[in-house]
Amino acid sequence: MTSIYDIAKMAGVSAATVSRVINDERYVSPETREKVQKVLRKTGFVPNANASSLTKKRTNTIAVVVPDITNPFFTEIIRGIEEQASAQKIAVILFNTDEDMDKERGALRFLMEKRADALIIASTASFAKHITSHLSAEIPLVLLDRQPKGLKADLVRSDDHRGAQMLVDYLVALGHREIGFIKGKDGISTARLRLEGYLQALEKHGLGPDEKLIVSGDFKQEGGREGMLKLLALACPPTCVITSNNLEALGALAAIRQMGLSIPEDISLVCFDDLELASQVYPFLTVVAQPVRTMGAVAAQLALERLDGNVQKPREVVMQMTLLERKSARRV
Amino acid sequence: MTSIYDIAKMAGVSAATVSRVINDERYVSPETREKVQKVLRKTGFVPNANASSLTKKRTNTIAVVVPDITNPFFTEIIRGIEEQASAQKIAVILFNTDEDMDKERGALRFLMEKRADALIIASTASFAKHITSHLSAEIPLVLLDRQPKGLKADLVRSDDHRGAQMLVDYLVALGHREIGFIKGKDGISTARLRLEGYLQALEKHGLGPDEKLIVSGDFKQEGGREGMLKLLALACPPTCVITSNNLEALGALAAIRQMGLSIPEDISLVCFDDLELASQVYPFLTVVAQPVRTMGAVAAQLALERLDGNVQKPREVVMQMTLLERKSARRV
DNA sequence: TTGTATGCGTTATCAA
DNA sequence: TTGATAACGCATACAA
Repeated sequence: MTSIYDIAKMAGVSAATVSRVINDERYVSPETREKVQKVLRKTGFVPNANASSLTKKRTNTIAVVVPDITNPFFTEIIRGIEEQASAQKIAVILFNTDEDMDKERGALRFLMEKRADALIIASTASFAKHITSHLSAEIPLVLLDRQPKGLKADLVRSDDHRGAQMLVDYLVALGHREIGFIKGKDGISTARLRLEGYLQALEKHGLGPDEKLIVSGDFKQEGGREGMLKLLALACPPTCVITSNNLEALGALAAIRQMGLSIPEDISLVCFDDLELASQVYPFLTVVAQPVRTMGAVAAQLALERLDGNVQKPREVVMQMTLLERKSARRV
Repeated sequence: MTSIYDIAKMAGVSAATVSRVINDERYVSPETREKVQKVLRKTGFVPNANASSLTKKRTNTIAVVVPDITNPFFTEIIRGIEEQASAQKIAVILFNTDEDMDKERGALRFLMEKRADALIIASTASFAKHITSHLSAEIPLVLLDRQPKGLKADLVRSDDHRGAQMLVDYLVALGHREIGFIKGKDGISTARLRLEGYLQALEKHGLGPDEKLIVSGDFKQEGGREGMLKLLALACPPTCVITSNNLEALGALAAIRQMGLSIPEDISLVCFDDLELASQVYPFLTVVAQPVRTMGAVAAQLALERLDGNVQKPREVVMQMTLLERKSARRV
């Protein structure tokens, strides 16, 4: 592989000078600069970023760890991150965890070895022990959507509490009194906040919570399907159901169809997080949506700001959710 | 930062030995190995992969360049790649090009600097000059979905030609005679093959092509919208339309609604590539789908095989498309 | 303004 | 089986 030493030789200067030209530093005479650049162009030389990261202590790399890149919620966020990052010549390394702790640990280990400059993570964990222990304290960390316990770090999330209230308000206004709820993954902050918001909103409307109407889920389709089947099997099923995220709603949808029922005639269904493209094809599912692309961009910026030195205390950015009314809930 | 030298000192051995332990090499006595590993564990030492890549000449990194990670077609492919890669301790660096040549060039340059071990790319270019010139010839290259001219490399794609025929056969069987076509991005192999397949199929059915029924597109929503508006403005609009990819179909859908028409009552619409989740919510759009997740996995494997030495000549993997019949086309 | 020398954290080579 | 020592490709302090 050709190195700056080879270039130096060809240009009749020292390697240091070549380095200076490449990095656009001052203190290089216009003549030598031109001389070096000519060789650079002619040879099509590409400096080795890994080598330079060794001395610079920066890899210009930011790691993104999410449960599932296939979920449009995360896809859009990643897009937002990538846009910001690549505009600043920073690469994005991607990791899927599949909501699996071991995979998450593996990802953390890996990105540490690669010395990523920053980490943006939607963690699958309830507690942050594994994060704090795997991650060196210096590396900028931005929590996305979810906040594991025991960790002070930047956080970009939406107002889940308020989102839940919007959903319940909406359903109550339509006349629903028995509102089922499929919970999110156990131990995840987002899941808890959404449940709490739901419970509070019920209380506000003078509707005592009915334990039987609250079933567990895992933020995945399968969990949503099982949860919905459980609700439908009730002696007195709810007239509508809220799922804790978009994927669960898809599973619930499948369950409902499986039972030969239809939405919203037989049962209403709403959820957290939009389906993006899916909602364009057929504006069907009523949801409270988060400004996903923006969230990604914000997360990237928070990370990059820390990179550029300005050390600050943990910041929390809370976005507003929007109710997108479509056709999956009816008046009763 | 602590290095293997520090570990060596603490363990009372040389750095070389520490390196051997870390890399699980032979020729380390069980006792010293245990001694070193104890220190490794106690300190939570994480080796610097960039430094090691310097000598090993491998970064354990594979770059993926796609037009838009937000398109479920690519999302699923990336998922397939990531699964394969991370199983082999290989990281995925992600780049969006937005169908923009400059961004693609930037991505190529960047991944070269990072010395990615391999590249999987769905190129936005008609010609591969910029790829061959930016990329060193040694780095394993897998073309995804699209094949720019002037480049011999591994290729993973689907049988676009055949897919087009399936679509036309299907529509003709429904009684359609005026079949509109919104083309893909100019100069992209996939776009060309799909158009050719369409034309041939028409001929097979004794339907001469009507120039007015073929409009241009760009593989993006906006292009699909404009194309469809053009078709709808015709004195004698087609009874059905094929778009060259899923995004264009979404745009076409918007155009149709904008004109106050509905599918499939007023006009039928089918396309290449599935919408994944969208099709789960509401199985609406009839498409010919590619086995996306698998394609990603295959692409990753082709790349990794080359990495592991077994040099071979360019391979081409052609997948079969599947017609997924849904509700966006009606009998006439 | 330029060059020399050294270090960044590993691995590979060669002796011991 | 282990340890010096020299790369790997680049950046930087220091000297010139």
